[in-house]
Parts: sequence; C-alpha cells; structure tokens
Amino acid sequence: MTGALTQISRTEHLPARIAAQFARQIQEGDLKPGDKLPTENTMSKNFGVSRTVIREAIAQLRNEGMIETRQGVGAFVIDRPTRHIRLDDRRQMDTHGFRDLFQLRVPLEIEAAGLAATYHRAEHLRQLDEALQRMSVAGGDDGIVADLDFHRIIAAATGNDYFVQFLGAVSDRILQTIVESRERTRLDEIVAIVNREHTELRDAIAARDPVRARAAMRAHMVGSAERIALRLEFYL
Amino acid sequence: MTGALTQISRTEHLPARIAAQFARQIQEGDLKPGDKLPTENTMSKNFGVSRTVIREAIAQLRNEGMIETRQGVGAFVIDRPTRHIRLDDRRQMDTHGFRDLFQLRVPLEIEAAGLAATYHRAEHLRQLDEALQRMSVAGGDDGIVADLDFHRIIAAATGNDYFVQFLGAVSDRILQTIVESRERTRLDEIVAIVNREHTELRDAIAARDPVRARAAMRAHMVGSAERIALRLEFYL
DNA sequence: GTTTTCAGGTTATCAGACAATCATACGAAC
DNA sequence: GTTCGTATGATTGTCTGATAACCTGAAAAC
Repeated sequence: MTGALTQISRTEHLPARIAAQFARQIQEGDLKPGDKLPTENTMSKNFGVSRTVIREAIAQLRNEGMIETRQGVGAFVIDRPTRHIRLDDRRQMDTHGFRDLFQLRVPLEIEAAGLAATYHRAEHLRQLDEALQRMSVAGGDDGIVADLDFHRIIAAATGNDYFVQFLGAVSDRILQTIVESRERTRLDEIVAIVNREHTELRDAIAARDPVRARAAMRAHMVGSAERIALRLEFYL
Repeated sequence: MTGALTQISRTEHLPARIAAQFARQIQEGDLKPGDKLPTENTMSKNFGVSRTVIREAIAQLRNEGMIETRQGVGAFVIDRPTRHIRLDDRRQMDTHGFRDLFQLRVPLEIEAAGLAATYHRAEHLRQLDEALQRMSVAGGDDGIVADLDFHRIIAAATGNDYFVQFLGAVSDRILQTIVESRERTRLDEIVAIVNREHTELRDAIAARDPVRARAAMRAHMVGSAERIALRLEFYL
C-alpha cells in the first residue's frame, strides 16, 4: 500500500505536501464540492503519518477556503472552492510568468494613478516627495525599496484598500524577481530616467489631473517594461 | 436559510483566534520584521491552551506568509509580511467596500478584453457564444452564472492565468454580493441591455480589435455600474 | 587560533486519550 | 402513523507527554 519508505525528506513540510495533494485533487475535479474527505484517522493510516500532520494539512486547506470542517461530522469540499490568490508560491518565476504578472500590473497601476490624482490628500504628496528624495539619494537596495514605496503611496492615495492590497502584492513580487535575477549594476544608470518619470507622475497627481497622471503612469510602465525586457532576454 | 438570529456563539476556533491576535500585533507594528515570536511552550503556558493549538495558529500565520519557522530555532516575523490577498473575508460588504471592489474590477476587465481580442483562440469564441446563448435563454440564477462564465471566458482568452485568478475572485465576489442584496426581479428587464453589450464585446474580440474590445468593455462596465448604483442607493 | 564535540533549546512529528459535537436509529408517547 | 426524546456511534477539537530532527553557542581538543 503505502510505500512509505520512499518518502522524500528534507524539502517541504509533511502537512504542506499532503495539503497540496488534496488541493490538486479538488482542482482537477476528483473531489467535487460537497464531497466528504476521508476521516483524519483514515488519512493518518493511509499516508503513514500521525494525525497531527493530517490535522495541520486540513487546517491549511480550510484556511485557504477550499474545505470546511464540521466537528463530529467530517471535512467537506466547499461549494465554491475559492482558492486564495497567491503570488508567492515557490513556483519559479520564468520569463513567461513574469510577463504575465507585469501584464496584470500595468492596468492596475494606471488606474491607481488616475484615482490617486483625484482622491489624494496632502500627506500623500509629502510621502511621495520623501520617497523621491530617498530614491535619488540612495542607490542599490535602498533605491528599490524607495521605488516600491513610491508606488505603494500612489496605491494608498486612491483611498481604495484593494489597490493597496493587490498592487502591493503584485509589484512586490515583480521587484523582488528583478532584484533576484539581475546583478543590478545597471540600476544606477537608469535611476535618472526612472526619477524623471516618477517626478512627472508626482506632478500630475499633485495637479489633480487624472488624464495626465494616467498618461504618466502608462509611460512609466512602458519604460519599465522595456528596461527589464531588455535584460530578461538574457535569461531565456 | 434561517433568519439572522444566529448569535455570536459562532465561536471561532482557538487557533484562529490566537492567530488573529498575532496577526494584529504584526500589522500594528508591535512585532516587527525579524522579531522572534515566543516559543511554543511559552505561548502554550501564556494562553492556557495546549501546544497543539499554538502550533495550528503558527501554521496558519506561516501559511499566510506573515511568519517563518525554523526548526530548532523559532518563529520569526517575515521581512515583508504580505498577508494573502483575501476577498472572502467575513467582513460585510457595505456600499463603500462594494464600490472599491468594483473600482478595482473595471481596469482589469478592460485590459482583459483588449488582451482577449489579441490572444483568443477559436474555442474561446465558441465558449463565449455558448454563454451568450445560455444567458438569453435562462433568467434568474442561471443567467447570473452565465454572466459570470462570460467574463471568466474572456479572462481565460487572455492566455494569462493571473487575469483568470484575479478577475475570477473579484467578479465572483461582486456578483455574489449583487445576488444577495437585490431581489433580482429587475434582472429580466435589463437582460436585453446586458446581452447587447455582451454581444458587442464578443464581436469586438472576434474581430481581433483590441481598441474596440476595450471600448466595448468600458461601456459595459459603465452600464453595469449605473445599473447597480441605482439599486444600491436603496440600501444606503 | 581553528576545528571538533557536546549540551541545551526549539520545532517537527508521533502516539494515545478525553471532550464536544453531530447524524442516525430506535423506541416511547400521542 | 407521526413526532419527539434519547441512546449510541462516529468524527473533529483539544489535551498531554514523549521522541526525533535540527540549530545555536560554548566548551574542549588540537
């Protein structure tokens, strides 16, 4: 049955692996909404692990909104298994996935710029200036953090929390990938260009001109894409 | 469904409550990135619960990307605690939150329409027609499902999985809220209008004309917003 | 001064038990 | 015959204690 001695060891937690297996079964339709999962004791025996591990796996699935547990009854696949949106999967970021993520980011950033031009308050402008300042002074990692902050402040200036959440997660992941994959020696060379684009963006927002802010962000996104796309070609 | 007399006895699990407490501490800055959490035994004593419960709470936080655990060392707040994007929070959807969510959806849908016009394949057109057909035939809940499907197919036609994920979660939540909050008697009246907008959208995509597809989606979004905004005024 | 070894602490997993809750079947009351 | 309460078994939730795997830091050996 359970050829338990072939267990791979030193990689992932046991619970995570088991949870992933059930997540796959649910997504592929082997387990349909309403279906009852095996009991914890059954799983424990089948997988050859303790019930503690099974319970942690189930807790993870429940936390992700895929299953629901009822004390005394069992665990069931939920009606509309809404697997959480997750960007930070261990899944490697290849060029294709990176392009997809960037493609998603662009419209969000543009819309955020327009909304920020309309809804921003004085403190946001102050924070933008502070981030600009930091970015022109510091190079390297600090510059990247300041860049992230700049965009985060724009998202916050929309007054819409969802933009903060979504854009935060997306651009976080994007910049992180950039940092990991490039030697970032070139960063100093382009800092001037980025700064010019950022300044235009900031001025458009300060002028409360949504059209101009959107145009500025679009230009910034196009510029960013070109700058990284050029580099990314090397990693194909 | 039963009435709303279900009281708060809907007690959350012990692990969930403890995890929420630490999540709050992290988000409020009481626990900064890099900080070490108390050991499981310490927490177990402090909270007066068993270590099992503590472990489940920690597992949840780790799963949400807020902390990281190192065997033999301890649990630490992660560098950039990015709480997972979650739309399905128990948090009630008030008018404000609904508007924010819709505001987020609009640029994504428009961009998706443009990409779909460029990247769609024959099967997507077929699926779009099928959804259109279903929507014109069936009213009520089936019509809503078909509507959801229509937009989901457009997202899929982008060839970009992130759009499927994000738009799926967002519009799912939006339409679900609409269904819950309206008596949907009016739905049949507007079905003709929605169908016309959908058909124009489908034709623009079929023509592989991104500009036209974006315009069509923009019109559809504006129309949708007006239609619900009108209704939403009643629930203010 | 560098390397090795060891001890202590911490998380990961295991094993078994009891408590709380639920579904079902059965029997009593009407 | 129908309805209601109850017994009972199944299952999840929580507790307790123990062992294994792993890391850190300091003592010991060279």
